[in-house]
Amino acid sequence: MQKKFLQIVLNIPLNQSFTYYDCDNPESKSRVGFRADLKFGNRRMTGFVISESEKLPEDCPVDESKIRPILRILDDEPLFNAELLKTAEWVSSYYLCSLGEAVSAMLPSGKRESDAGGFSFLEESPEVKARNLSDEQKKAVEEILEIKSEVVENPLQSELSRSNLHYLYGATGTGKTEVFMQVCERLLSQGKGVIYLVPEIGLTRQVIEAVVSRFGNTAAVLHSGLTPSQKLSEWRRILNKDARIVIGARSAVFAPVPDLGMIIIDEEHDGSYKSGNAPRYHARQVAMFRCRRLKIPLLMGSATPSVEAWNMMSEGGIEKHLLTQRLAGGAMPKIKCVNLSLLSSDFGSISPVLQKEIEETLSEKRQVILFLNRRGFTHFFRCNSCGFELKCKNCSVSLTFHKAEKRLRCHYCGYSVSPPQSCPECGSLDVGYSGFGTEFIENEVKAKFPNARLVRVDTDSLTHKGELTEKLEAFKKGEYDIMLGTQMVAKGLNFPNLKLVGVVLADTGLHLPDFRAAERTFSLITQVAGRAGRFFPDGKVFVQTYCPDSEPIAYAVAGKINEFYESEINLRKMLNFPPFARLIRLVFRAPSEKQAVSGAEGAASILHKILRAAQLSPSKFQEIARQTEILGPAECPLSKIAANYRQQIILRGPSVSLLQYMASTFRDNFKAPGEVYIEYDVDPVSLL
DNA sequence: AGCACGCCGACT
DNA sequence: GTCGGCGTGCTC
Repeated sequence: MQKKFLQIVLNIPLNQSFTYYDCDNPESKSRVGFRADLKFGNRRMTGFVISESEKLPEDCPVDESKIRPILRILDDEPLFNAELLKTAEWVSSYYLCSLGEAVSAMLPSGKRESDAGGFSFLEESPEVKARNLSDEQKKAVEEILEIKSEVVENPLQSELSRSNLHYLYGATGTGKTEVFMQVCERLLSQGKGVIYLVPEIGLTRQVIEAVVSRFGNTAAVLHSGLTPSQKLSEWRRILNKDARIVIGARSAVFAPVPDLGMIIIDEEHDGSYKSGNAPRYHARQVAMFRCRRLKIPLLMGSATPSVEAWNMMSEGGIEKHLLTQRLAGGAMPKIKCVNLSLLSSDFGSISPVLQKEIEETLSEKRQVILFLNRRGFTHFFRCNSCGFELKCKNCSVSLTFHKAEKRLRCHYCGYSVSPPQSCPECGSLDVGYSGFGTEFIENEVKAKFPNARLVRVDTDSLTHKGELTEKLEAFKKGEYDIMLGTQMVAKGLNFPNLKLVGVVLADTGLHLPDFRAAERTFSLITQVAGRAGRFFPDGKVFVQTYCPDSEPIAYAVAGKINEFYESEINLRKMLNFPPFARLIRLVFRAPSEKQAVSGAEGAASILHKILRAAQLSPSKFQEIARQTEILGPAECPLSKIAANYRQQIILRGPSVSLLQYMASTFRDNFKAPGEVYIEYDVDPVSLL
């Protein structure tokens, strides 16, 4: 029986591997790609085997006597292959995390397979409908696939000229999904597999059912509702080539699809493709890496591309495929802007003109969606004498009043207090609430339209799993007249009887101290607007705002898409923000403000030393180092979250690799004092 | 990241 | 005399 040494990485922030041995391997199978149960120090952990050898490796830093055995191998078959390991190595170096953290983020965590989550209940063969594509849809399919074969057959040419990046750009209702589906079918018939990414919120029952009814058991769905064991069994189906089309949210970009032919990213602009915790990867960036290595195309699509993608399209780095025809006929719905600053405030939050429109729509037995973007837009406590606002004692955000429980609650940490009768600051009794959340509007809507059947859809009103789907389904069937909700009603849902969409306040988020605020506002209004009248040419959209002249709102309302991007790109260029500069954000959080500040200041001085050295050294970095800056330290816009004070430093420069070099040498040479925790965010999507 | 070890203040 | 604070250091 041969004893084997295994190099194992772990889900800890230490970028090194650990050596263990295995002497329980009768057939002497390779263990690379397997997970192992083991003792690390005195805790039990799962390790990932990245290589193995007969003898103790020369460079092993410890004596053989200290090498411990693994407790057992967890898998019957390897869970990751060389390609996935390469991807993990890339994630670890690009996003500044350990290899173990990267591998751990990629793999399902389930120990035993369980097939309950799969689609074994759907045994019918996939429905095969004749689907007629419009000419431009056909053209898009052909162009995307044609270039694909060029890449495979003529790698030289692909290196020299053709990009492997494609963008399907077209307004809502122009049939992007059908193009994606056809592309999938064609690749499937060539024996290739496909990864199809959708935003988490878009992974609704309808989308899943559409894919499953089309591809049957050749589809694997990875969504947040699956248990770890169910994810593991979907992962196995993918590895075994039982499933060839993988549809899922962000982490599905790592799916180990053999003979992968393409990655598709639907709603490319969506912020949920960026991970919010370490490793803070962006699925689009990971997809680009995988596609480049495998020499396969990456296909993205949206009605409102990210500014980065738009810029690459206009510079030719991404091939654009345009869809212009609304398939159900008719033009984009008319968008009407309601300038709230010209109206008195005694009408509440629904202006008379919108109210009249709702009444009309209801009398026609048609449906209404009222959309509310909640952030910074809630029902908060305010003193009318001194302007004092009640904020969370743990987080720096205003508390939101929840009528049902009669308490003020923090949106970030859940802290709650009962509302004071007088101002805690000046004692004035003239206190009240301003702003309005969904709950508040719900009452207003009930009062104004007592006979309408109203359904509210937001995270607070959803109590059990599947309730969102139930409510949307009920609305679709016509069991409700008005749907009132946040983000989740804004995306990818088709309601045949919908006529009117009201954006209650478009300004929300517009004034956030984040350079993407305009982009998000524009995208949101445009996306919401695209929903109305998708099937009916008489759809209407009302956008209420205090800032009708601000660029994102004015351009979105006027449907001036090109103009918006042009102006936004100019602005980014002037302010030196992405895509014209790259960013890494370092957040220092600590339970005391002093610690956070001193941690960030200490870090800044070391970072300045590193940058100075790069600027002086005669390396290829010298020139770009001179264009690189260290912004801050400064308080984060959300200066306190969950009882932690937050300071940030932003590294900005033309080359992300210099920024990564700075951040990683900093990390190697700086021990954060005491309770200071440092977050590293490469290509941050939000700076709040 | 955890978790131990380890060396100095206020409590039975 | 002990309980316990969190600084430092290690984990194959």
